[in-house]
Amino acid sequence: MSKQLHALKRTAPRSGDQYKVGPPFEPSKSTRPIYLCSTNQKVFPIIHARVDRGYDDINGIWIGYKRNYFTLVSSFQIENKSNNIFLTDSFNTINDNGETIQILYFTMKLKAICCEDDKEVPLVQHTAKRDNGPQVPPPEMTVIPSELPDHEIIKQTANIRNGEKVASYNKIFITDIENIEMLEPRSILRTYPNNQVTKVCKYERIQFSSSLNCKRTPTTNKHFRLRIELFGVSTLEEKFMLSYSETPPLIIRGRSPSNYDLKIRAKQTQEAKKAEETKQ
DNA sequence: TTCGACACATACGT
DNA sequence: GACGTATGTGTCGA
Repeated sequence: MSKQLHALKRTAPRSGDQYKVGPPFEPSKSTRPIYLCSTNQKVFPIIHARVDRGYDDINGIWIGYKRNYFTLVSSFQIENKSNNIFLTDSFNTINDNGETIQILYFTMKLKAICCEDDKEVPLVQHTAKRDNGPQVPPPEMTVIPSELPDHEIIKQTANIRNGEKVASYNKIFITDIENIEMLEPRSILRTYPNNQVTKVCKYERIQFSSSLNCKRTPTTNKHFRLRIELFGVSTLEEKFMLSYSETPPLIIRGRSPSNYDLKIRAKQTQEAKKAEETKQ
């Protein structure tokens, strides 16, 4: 097959090539201080996050398709601390009145923000059944610290059904807090709301809402950022955003047939190659 | 033009 | 290697 024809071939829906690392998340930014309860030492949460499916870098611009799924993973750790610190210590933050607030547990949430007006836009999550299953907003998850698994792991863990495989891979993403009574008195895990907690948030089959308007004007695009937020929960009614990490601005292509023209896509790929060659 | 619904195609996991 | 799934995208019609 000639190169020309190859460039004009779509990637099949179930091809492993649909998995590729997307726009890199910027370093996490703290929005509220966190202190160790034992020593009052100020500590810094580091959010790890990566897009694993659904975005292409075309001429230096990150592009996704409104009709297509994307996949994203996130986790966090405390800078310069072992994850085991959760077994022995807990954390405080400060509310708007300057009062010390105990953090009972941490949660993470995925959001999308429109850059033009700084407003949140809705995301939806499907099941593998797509149209035949429920459609919900991506859930906020209760989390403990963990490293982020590699891109290849995310690719390998998609759509597995074999029970043994599922169980072994599950250990990467969730864990059970066992023997709460055996934990040190100060362990934050004692105040977690459930025994089952998330180590790595895996957001699969995420899409922008079908009602999203991707266009700023008929000829210009809106821009969006994907954002992971880390919260400290103090009571059922009160939680505090502690840190967030977000992608650079992205463009979402809508359902217009022009967005599906292979010749246009090939041309863009050629231009991207040229731009790269010029750089070197 | 846009969106919900349904249809088709095709690589993947078992 | 056959069979059932999952998912990009083509299409119809309101």
